[in-house]
Amino acid sequence: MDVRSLQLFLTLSDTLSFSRTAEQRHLSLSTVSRALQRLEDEVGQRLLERDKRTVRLTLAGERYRDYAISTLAEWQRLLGDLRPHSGDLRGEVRVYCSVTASYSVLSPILEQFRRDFPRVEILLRTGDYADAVARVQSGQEDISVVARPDKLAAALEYQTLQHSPLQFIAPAFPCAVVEQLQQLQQLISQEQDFSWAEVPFIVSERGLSKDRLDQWFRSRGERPRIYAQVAGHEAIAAMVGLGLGVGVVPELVLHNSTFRDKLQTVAARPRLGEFPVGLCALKQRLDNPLVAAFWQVARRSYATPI
Amino acid sequence: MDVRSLQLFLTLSDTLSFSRTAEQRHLSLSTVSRALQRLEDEVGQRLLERDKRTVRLTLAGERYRDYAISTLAEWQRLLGDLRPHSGDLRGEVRVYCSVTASYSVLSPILEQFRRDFPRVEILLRTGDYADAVARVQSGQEDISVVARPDKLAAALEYQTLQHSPLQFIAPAFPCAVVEQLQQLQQLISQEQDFSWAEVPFIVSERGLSKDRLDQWFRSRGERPRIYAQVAGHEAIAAMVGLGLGVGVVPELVLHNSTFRDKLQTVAARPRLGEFPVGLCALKQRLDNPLVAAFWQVARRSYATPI
DNA sequence: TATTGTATTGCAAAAAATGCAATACAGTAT
DNA sequence: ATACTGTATTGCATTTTTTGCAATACAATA
Repeated sequence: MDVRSLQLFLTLSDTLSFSRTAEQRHLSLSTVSRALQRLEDEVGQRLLERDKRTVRLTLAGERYRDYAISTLAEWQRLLGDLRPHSGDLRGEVRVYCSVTASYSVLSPILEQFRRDFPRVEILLRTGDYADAVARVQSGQEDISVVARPDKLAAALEYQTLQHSPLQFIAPAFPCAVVEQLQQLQQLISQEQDFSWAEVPFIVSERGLSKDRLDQWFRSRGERPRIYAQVAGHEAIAAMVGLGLGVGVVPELVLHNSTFRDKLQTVAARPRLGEFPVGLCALKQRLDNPLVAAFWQVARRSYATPI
Repeated sequence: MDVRSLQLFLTLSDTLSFSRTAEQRHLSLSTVSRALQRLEDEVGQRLLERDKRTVRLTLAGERYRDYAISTLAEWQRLLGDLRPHSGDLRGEVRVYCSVTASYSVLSPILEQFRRDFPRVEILLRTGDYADAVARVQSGQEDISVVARPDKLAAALEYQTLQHSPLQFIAPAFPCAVVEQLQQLQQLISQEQDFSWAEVPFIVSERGLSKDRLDQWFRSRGERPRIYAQVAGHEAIAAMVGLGLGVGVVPELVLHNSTFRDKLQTVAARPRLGEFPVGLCALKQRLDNPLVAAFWQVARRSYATPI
């Protein structure tokens, strides 16, 4: 019994669907399945009756649901009571992130932070996430939202907040690129040879998503046909949304893109894996009470997303 | 926030001592220290004020304590409500374990089991724990209390319940063995060469504790002087208690031995590590509802020891 | 009969928890 | 003074747990 599993169970009992729960919680189907197995194991009772097509609460499940609701409420109350009430702290914190992150990842944090520290100003700068680590290291920013670096400099502190799978995206309207993909799709279903090397790609100049895509092509023994190299995921989404080619972005970016309904995902194999999003700061800077406070608030916002 | 940490915190707030908490909960000091750090991190507040000599609850700590108490109470109530009330199940379950285990490990399980399944008879046989796995495999017993085997046959299911560190034990009264140990102790404190090869050892015929001791001697490049080989930890404790030599038993056995006050532990380096105690059954046999019920009850008794 | 949508499971990789040993510090004994 | 004892924290390696991917299994639908 812990916060995460209780929340998971509530989502399950709401949706009565493992797959939708997985989606909503940004988890894989197997994770959800196993998490529920653990819960059932822990209480020694089946909580959800499932028979291949439908899922519904057992009696024990209903009881558990009540329990989960009240326990989470208590937990929220506790967090509320214990919230550091430093309304008198004042100053500023410099934060850097991508445009997408500013309203997807950062907005719940900012909201909470403003409530707890109304006197502290947030100087928010946005730009390519690939610059984020460098800007923190150089001292230009206190905190950045970044993809977790493979190697973390010892002077840096990092904290994962969220994961988002990297997705291939393509235009969602008839155009040359889409036709090409459909042909490819046919070859795949007929188990014939096929090649991604002809498809025009919009790629990042650098950063984790570029690395992953490079690796993906290497693993297939092919080389991408690069239509354009741009800075930032938003730019990729934009260009793909204009029908210029295929690209790779974290699902997070896709969901928040203004081009969302002009874009579709492509189920290319193997998958590109998860894109871990988190905060990064100089350890040294975390001594600063304001920076530390921001860090704390961020962690807590993500420990208990409603 | 989960059951274990809440319990840990309650123990901490009771004892106001990390070391006593570690002892009571059978954990290492570092585990306790880190567990509390996690809790504090999670709520973003210090819960215990500690200043090198004393530990006391902060205001946040008191609030947390209330929370922990009521949350655990709710949890217990949930478990009570969900307890399978199969008072009508009847039959028998054959259980095998060492003498020590029968009252240390098994007794809370049996108590609970009898409450939930009053009509089910437990056929309890005791003997050397080294036989436990074999007896389950041969179908002689349904469930055994065993030390976790290094390699687990695929047909077997195993479930850890508890850990107990292996301890060197010696007589606690003046005798030849003790004198010898004292001389050894002196050499150690003077950082001179010393050898365990002269000390008479009472060892198991087989089993995990024998393997660990063998390995210990190998790592020192010595060979033990074996005074006696016996079957079962209780027998070792008895012979050591009679002043015949030095032995190795899980702390669990030591604490429950009738010779307890005639025995002392010896802090030999390196340590022998933990002795994992758990249940073992044929996967097949777990299909039997009675056996499964016992298994369940056992797990639950240990998931939430008061 | 193929296809789609759903949950479970084997397996390997990632993350978290744990214990040991080393360290640091303040009383207490020598 | 100095060594010793009891206490909590920290670096590191190990173990345990959780996770995701891919494969599997099954039923409803096309």
